[in-house]
Amino acid sequence: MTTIRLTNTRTRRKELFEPIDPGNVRMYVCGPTVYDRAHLGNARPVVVFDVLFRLLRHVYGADHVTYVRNVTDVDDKINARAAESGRDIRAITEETLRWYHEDMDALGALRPTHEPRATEWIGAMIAMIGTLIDRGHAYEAAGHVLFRVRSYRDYGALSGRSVDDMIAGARVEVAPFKEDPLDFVLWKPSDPSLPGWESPWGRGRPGWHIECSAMSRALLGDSFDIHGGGLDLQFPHHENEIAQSRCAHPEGGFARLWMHNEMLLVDGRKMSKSLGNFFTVRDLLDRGVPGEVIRFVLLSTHYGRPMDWTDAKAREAQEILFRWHEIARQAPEGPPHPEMVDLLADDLNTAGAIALLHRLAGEGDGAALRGSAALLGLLGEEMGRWAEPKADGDLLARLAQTLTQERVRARQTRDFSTLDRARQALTEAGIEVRMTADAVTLHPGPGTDPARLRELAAEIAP
RNA sequence: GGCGGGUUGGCGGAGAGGUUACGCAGCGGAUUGCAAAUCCGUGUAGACCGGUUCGAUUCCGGUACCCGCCUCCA
Repeated sequence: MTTIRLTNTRTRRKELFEPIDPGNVRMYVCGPTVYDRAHLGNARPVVVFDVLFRLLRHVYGADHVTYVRNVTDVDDKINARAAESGRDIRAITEETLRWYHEDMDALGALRPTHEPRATEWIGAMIAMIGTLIDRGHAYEAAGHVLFRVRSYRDYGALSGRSVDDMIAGARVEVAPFKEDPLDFVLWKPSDPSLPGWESPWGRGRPGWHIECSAMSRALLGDSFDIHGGGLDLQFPHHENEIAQSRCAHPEGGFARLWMHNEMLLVDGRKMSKSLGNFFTVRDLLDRGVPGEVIRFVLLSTHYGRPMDWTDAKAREAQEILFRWHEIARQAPEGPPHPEMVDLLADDLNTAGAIALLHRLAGEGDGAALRGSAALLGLLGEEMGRWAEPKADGDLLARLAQTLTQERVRARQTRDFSTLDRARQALTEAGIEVRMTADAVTLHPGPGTDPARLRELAAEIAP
């Protein structure tokens, strides 16, 4: 059995991964709030944890891994979007979730086992909030229910902060009804214009953090193996989840291993609308950057390091993938190379894994290349459609033959002008012209222009 | 202010206390009518200052600079 080692954010150490139940390895990853298109930063955890999902399935068996990723479809950003657009909330969340699926599918991410929507688990949240009140960890004030942070001794353990430190540097707006500035909302009242559910505390809606505690418990139990998300969620979101879950169900351990991916930068800076470097996954796809290329770039840096997106990286990735597809296409998919599994099992060393793919490609081992790349979600048939030759094979064969003959003639007459003109034109149409000792062969590149090629064929080899 | 992370060759980017990462680009060569492609060869890089060690880019401490979180955020 492969030994998997993963960095646990809580201990900041690489730890041996031992599932609670190898027959059902359980992972929870924080998913999207569905109010707008996913930006590139949203894509990083999706792709990173997709690789982990693939690895776990490979090691423990596809039927022995449960992956839950929530959909936050009740949130004040959504309400704001509805208010400003006049659209129905449900219409917004449905549409945004559909977009999310389209975009993440394009990146080759497998769908999680479960994608619970917050609005379908309000009952579980109300029940958990009730338990927290009963146990003295939460209180009702001014129509709100708040979590009493001071009641949980280990609050801050995940992110390495103490409650007193946080108070000292707190920039939180302190609502007058809070017992303590750090207390956070579990439930808040909704006026008639806002979505709301009946509860023991009146008509209202849940705070942001409680959904993850309630849904992870419902689908994975009081104790499960891995909880993941972006590093920015470490505090306060994950800290609050831990506090809620541990206090409501102290008999459980909640998540054993915490994993956080580092942030994504664009051209060395945080992606933001004001810097003008903000874009969505869909923007890139529409610009013609294949999803597979985006995925490759995201995996070329270890998940624990900041990842800088640049167009230069995308171009380089596209050329590499194109070459790999040429090799992989001619081979059946083999099993992954053992080193590939070991590399990923070592805290998801995706950069090292890509280096191995370079080696396999260099050796011309198409079967191992395909099988190994599959663990990274690369070189799949669907994913690689963009790299399929766009040129008509018969047409190319005819052109190649004509050029071969022309070359024989040119060598005799020492007049290469016709041949060179044809080569020039083909190169401009995105065809690579290779002249070996006795033949001319043509290889369509990623930028092949099929229409232009047909014109040239009519001219050169009618 | 509090907490955390980073600094590797022209660029990107890994692992490992002592032996080539790898990719891209560059350079030299083979090949070619010329190119392209391919093949071969080629780079002692590790912010700075100390310490531990026979030996550190790799461990420890400090300095500088950069970044993130602490507020919605993946």
